[in-house]
Amino acid sequence: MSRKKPYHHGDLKAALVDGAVELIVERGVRRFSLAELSRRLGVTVAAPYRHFASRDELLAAVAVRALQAFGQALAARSPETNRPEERLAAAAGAYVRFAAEQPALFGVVFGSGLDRKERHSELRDAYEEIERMLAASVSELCPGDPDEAERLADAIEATAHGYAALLTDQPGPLDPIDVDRAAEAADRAARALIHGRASLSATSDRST
Amino acid sequence: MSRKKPYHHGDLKAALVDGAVELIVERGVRRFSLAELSRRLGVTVAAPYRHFASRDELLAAVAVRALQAFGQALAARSPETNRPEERLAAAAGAYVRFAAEQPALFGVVFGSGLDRKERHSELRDAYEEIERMLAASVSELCPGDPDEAERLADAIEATAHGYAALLTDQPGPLDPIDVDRAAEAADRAARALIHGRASLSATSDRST
DNA sequence: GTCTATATCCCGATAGAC
DNA sequence: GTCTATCGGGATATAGAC
Repeated sequence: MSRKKPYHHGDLKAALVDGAVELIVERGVRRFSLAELSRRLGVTVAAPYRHFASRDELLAAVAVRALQAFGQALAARSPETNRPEERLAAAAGAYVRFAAEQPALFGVVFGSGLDRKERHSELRDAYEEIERMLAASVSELCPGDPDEAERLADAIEATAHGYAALLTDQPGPLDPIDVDRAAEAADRAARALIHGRASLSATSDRST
Repeated sequence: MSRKKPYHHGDLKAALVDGAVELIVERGVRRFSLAELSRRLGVTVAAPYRHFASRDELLAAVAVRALQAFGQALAARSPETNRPEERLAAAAGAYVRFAAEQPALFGVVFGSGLDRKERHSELRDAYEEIERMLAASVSELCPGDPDEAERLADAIEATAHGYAALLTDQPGPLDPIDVDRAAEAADRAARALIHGRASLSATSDRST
């Protein structure tokens, strides 16, 4: 149990995911390398391939963990009010805030070009759990109209994601003031979508 | 002008940008390599460095071109109506449509981790021209309130970007049906933001 | 079954010759 | 301006030690 070589027995797989998170937080997804990670863990470059078929498979595992943290962050900022508008606005703000505070993790889930459809069904599942949070509040707002509810949920999700992506894609230190402004803007935009949700239906024409 | 070696004289720089666009369309930004591009152009891997300081500098040049195409696509789909709501909704739809139809170019501008702040001021300029299109229509909607106009423009931009990013980040063939739905959804979301724009102001409280 | 050692191939980038 | 040569690094596959 206590030889010189750290992982000749135990949980290299878990250590790889942990180490990958650290390394990605330090350098970003783009500059993450399996070789460097192996070096840090004191194993050879081939060792990770006993646990993950490829670099992307390891990144997918990291993305699942990131999505769990994401879901927890959203839940933690969810107000206890029974007014669905408040919960949705808070969720939009929290979405942006997570992206800004954990840009590396956010980047693993999105900007890293992973399949989150074909393989990696865990990823899909983790994301759908986040969407379920929106769905619950949204259906309270549109009691008799599940179609409108879905459109509204999608619109809020897209808007929050848009603010988050535009904020994150600008490199550099991410001024905290910008973060607050973007989170607040996403909060308000969600409210605007809710109040203007009648326009989400297909009734509007564009010819006149 | 007509020797064996294609670019031993003339416009390697332009050929690099052209070839990069092709290669990126084929493989995506992530899998784009200078070495492969050099091979295709019949030059050695060192030649591009006479014209671009690094791979990223070349990508920035491609991004400028992509942004120009983006701006043209938005302008081409802008209706001639004098109703700003129609123009803004159309712009949001066109934003998503461009991202879906040219995901590689869209990816160069956004998901490729380029500085579009510090260096690359051309990039920033090209993007700001796109934002000016929104600004014009938006200020018609909020005549006396430039702050609200800016918030509305940002919200529409973020929403369109969010739909586009969520659509694009899913790999695979991009079902045309999804594209139409997403473009339509972005169009409607822009209208909803316009109609609900009163909520974009800071007057709303979140404590009650 | 898990890891080491090694080897192959690709890529980005640089130095110096023509 | 371009080529040759070369360095350093990374992703992966295979063979074999424990």
